[in-house]
Amino acid sequence: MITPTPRQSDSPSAAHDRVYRALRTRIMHGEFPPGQAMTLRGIGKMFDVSMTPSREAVRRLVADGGLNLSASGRVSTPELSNERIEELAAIRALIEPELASRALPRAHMALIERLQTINGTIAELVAKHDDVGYIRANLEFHRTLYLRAQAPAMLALTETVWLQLGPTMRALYSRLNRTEVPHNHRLIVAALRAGDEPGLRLAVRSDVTQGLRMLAV
Amino acid sequence: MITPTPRQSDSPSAAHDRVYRALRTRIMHGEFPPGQAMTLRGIGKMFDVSMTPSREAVRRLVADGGLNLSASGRVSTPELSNERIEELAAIRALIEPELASRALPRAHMALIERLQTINGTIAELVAKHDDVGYIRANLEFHRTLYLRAQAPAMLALTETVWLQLGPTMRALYSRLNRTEVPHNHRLIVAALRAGDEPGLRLAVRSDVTQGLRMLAV
DNA sequence: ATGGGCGCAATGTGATCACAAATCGCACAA
DNA sequence: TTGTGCGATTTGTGATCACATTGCGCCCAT
Repeated sequence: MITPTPRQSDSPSAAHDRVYRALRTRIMHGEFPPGQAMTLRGIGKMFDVSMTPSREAVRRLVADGGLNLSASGRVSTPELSNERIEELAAIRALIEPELASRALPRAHMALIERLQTINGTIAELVAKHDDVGYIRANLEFHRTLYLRAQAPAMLALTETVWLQLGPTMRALYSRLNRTEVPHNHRLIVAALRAGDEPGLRLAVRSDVTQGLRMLAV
Repeated sequence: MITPTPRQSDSPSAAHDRVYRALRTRIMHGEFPPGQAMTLRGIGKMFDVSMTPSREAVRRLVADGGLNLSASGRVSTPELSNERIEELAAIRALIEPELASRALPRAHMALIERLQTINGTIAELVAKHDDVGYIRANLEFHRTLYLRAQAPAMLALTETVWLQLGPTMRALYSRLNRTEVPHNHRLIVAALRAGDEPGLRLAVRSDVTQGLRMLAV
């Protein structure tokens, strides 16, 4: 702001990168509704940086679909058409079973217990009607499993799909009154225990597809 | 450079966007070897813009994997490990058959003839040992087919995989002496003619996998 | 009260500058 | 000849500024 050269340049974390990661996480977790408008100066003020780093963060987020850029350069979270939502769901249904399948041979007891703990957290958040928390915990469940697949490119790609769906998921889940942990999460854990690869693929695919299917209404 | 406000702001094409698209195309088509270093000022000079637009273009390209950013902020084309190459090939093998399958019911004679024309072009480029041209025509073959799938998100995702593989493909194909059009391209066209969906999936998967398989050497 | 038009505020874009870190080269010593 | 340290140049980062355009609000006329 007034300080001419305050922060050390880049070693710990460049400003633009800090803005990027923070914004990305918040979008992915559904903290913004679809179509939410933002301004470069506003983002800059939000993180106490100038326009330059916030512009760079926005560029990256636009590149992976987390933000939309209007023809005049205005920034906003995406408003997805039904076709686009179904397509993104199809991508998830294609990749995530593959990730789960690759994780299966490496899924030891400690991992399964961690997944069950997350399911417990989800149950609490459902009871509290904490939608943002629910989305975050739900994604954490999937990410925890997929990390075992040792497939970073596939995981990164999946996360950009989650990012694109973030605002829509928030809008979707907020008009949905969940009462319990998704049944498919329990099926996933059970299939992991049993080493049942086809069952695991099916459960993951169902879990991914079910939430987005009610958009067709 | 010296001009204070020369170009009209953004309507036709913002400078950063022009730089982004040009650079992205060149990387995807394999015009740079893996590990090729670049500088923001150099990119700016290359397109006759200042550092600001080239920085933004680089940010976007880093976001979708077309460029790597070292810890000190240095920019270079990615040098992929064998594991990463195999993973990207697996992603292609997962998504591209799906795209082809979705394109199949919409593939009329005009499309098939366009694909055959591209195959003819590929034959010429193979004869001329034009690697960059070969990669470009090869990707054009796939993109022409996939455009019919009416699945823009899937296609965009596939293109980012191509982008990541660009420099590696160039390095790979240049130490490979092709003598003819890939057999699988002809199989793809034949399966389209016959309306043979399983055969199409198999041909696409084989075509995608074969080129990258010899990396395991 | 409503609709249209004008003007100003807000916003994105790109150039430039100052600065810090990193990298490279060269000289000197072992 | 080879390894090491120092200094200059290169390079990325972030702030700021000028400017064009967009869009919003307000005012006036009907």
